[in-house]
Amino acid sequence: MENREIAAIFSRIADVLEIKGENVFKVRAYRVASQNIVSLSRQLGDIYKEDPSNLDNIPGIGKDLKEKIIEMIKTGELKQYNQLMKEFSPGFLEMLDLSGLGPKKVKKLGDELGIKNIDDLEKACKKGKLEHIEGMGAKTQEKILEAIEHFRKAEGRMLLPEADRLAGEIVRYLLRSKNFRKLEKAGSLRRGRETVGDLDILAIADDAEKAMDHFIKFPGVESVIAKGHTKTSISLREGPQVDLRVIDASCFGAALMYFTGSKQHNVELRRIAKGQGYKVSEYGVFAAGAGGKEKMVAGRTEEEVFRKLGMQWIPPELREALGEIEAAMKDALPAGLIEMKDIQGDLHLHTRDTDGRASIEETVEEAKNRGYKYIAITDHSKNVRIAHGMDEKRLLDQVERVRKIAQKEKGIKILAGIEVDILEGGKLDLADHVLKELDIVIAAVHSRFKLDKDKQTARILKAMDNKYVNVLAHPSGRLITKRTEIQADFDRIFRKAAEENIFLEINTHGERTDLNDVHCRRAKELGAKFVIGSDAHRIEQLDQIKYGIITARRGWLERQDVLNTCSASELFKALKK
DNA sequence: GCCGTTTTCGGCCCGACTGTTTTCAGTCG
Repeated sequence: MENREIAAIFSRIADVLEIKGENVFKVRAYRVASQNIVSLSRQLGDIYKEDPSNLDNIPGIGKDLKEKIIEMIKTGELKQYNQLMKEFSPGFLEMLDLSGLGPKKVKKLGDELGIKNIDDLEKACKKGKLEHIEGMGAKTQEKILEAIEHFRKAEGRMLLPEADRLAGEIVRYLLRSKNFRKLEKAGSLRRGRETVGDLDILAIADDAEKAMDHFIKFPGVESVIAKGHTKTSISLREGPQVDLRVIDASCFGAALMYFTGSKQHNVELRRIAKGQGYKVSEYGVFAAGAGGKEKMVAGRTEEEVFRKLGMQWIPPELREALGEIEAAMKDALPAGLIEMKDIQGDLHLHTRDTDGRASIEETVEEAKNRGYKYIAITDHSKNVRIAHGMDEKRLLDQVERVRKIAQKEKGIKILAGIEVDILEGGKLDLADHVLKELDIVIAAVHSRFKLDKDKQTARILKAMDNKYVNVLAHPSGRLITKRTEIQADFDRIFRKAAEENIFLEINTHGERTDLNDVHCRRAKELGAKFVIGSDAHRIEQLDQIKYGIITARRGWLERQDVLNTCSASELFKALKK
């Protein structure tokens, strides 16, 4: 059994125990174990095979959970889990994913109204049945309906990092067969959309049939939907459908374009090609030849196809039919679209001084390993109590420690900073005389997400008036599947950012991706500049910054639009206000 | 169910907000 499956089972058990009213710390133990397993760099099965006692070194795994892991490795299932799933169906547990619904309410809805899944719940809300239940009312009903609507938008789609990881696993698995000569991930994953439905993988293979045989044996396959020579579809226990297409090398580029999409981009491209006398399909670009016979004129590579159509190669992240085709025809695509190698440092990092895991020293070490020229330590301020946020005194103490470490470090600059809370009225959570001592001040909203548009806008604009603020972090406040963005006049905020020399953050932590691609493009139009921050709470999360690059590219941002592509000396200049 | 300069039992993050109540349970971060 793969780590992700074991982690998913522990997570489900946590859900069920919570509904059953089990000890909250026991529930937490399952969740922590699940998370830690997901972030392991090695498979549990391999660790076990090497030496079972090494499982003891995994944080959050004790005697009991270790036994359960071993049971899953040996038998491929867990009796306790099978037992629990007789009582609670996946559809019932899915209700926990609705914002505002927790274990207590879900249990009550099941017990009192016989609700079994989200569809039942929606019907009950519409009939007003929840109003008669103690502890619920008309407002609750309304909120639940909203939550269902929001949930449905994201339903059935994975978050990009999850899809990226899963596709990577599949590709690595496929490469174990010597049959494949080339493998490419296509679809919305290749375009870097923030959520991904199905996975599309394109291949060149010596023996298509053997390639497909290997594919359907991927660990984690639930069922084989279709299996042929050119296309095979499987569905995974984790949910998504995966299509593998074996393509002839002569038209690989055309196929890659077709299966990368977007659909609308393809439609537009084909329309333009037709006007030029060509026909474009996944099998190539065709021109009418002698005797009415079609002649293939391009298809081996994407570059070849685009060139034939008289345009620049369009980076996949831009292929959304949002003006990229016209630009490519005029040779006017962004020339310096940002790339991972442009990133010189990370300016949003947490340590164990608040809610991070790593020490300052460990964070510095990781940054050096990544070749960064600078980083900023930016923990939480006191208003974020859950994160053990710092008051003025603790912050100054941290600054002192950061300065000491910075003195010893050659080759990397370490900035002392803060992620300071924007309070409800727009004031900052820490006094100016302390902010003045810092190299970088990141301001962010962490509460009162539901203020009305005028109040929310005024709140943020007021915070941006503070002359020490350098960065507005996760400006829209949204979480992809869990929370809609705040109501605010973003154009005014973006303009203000441009005026006041405040950098807008593309935060890549967890479900944020905030700003998103659309906001980025708009903010750039309005003259704003950006910074990409991982908001890492543990050192592995520094890697998440790569998804911010993708978002920035989707927002048409170039190297010079993003602060943390510049040298250390330019950085200090840019932060001086 | 995990963990241990608080060490094998007893603590484990805990205050704000919301909608429901009439003093609080549930949810969130």
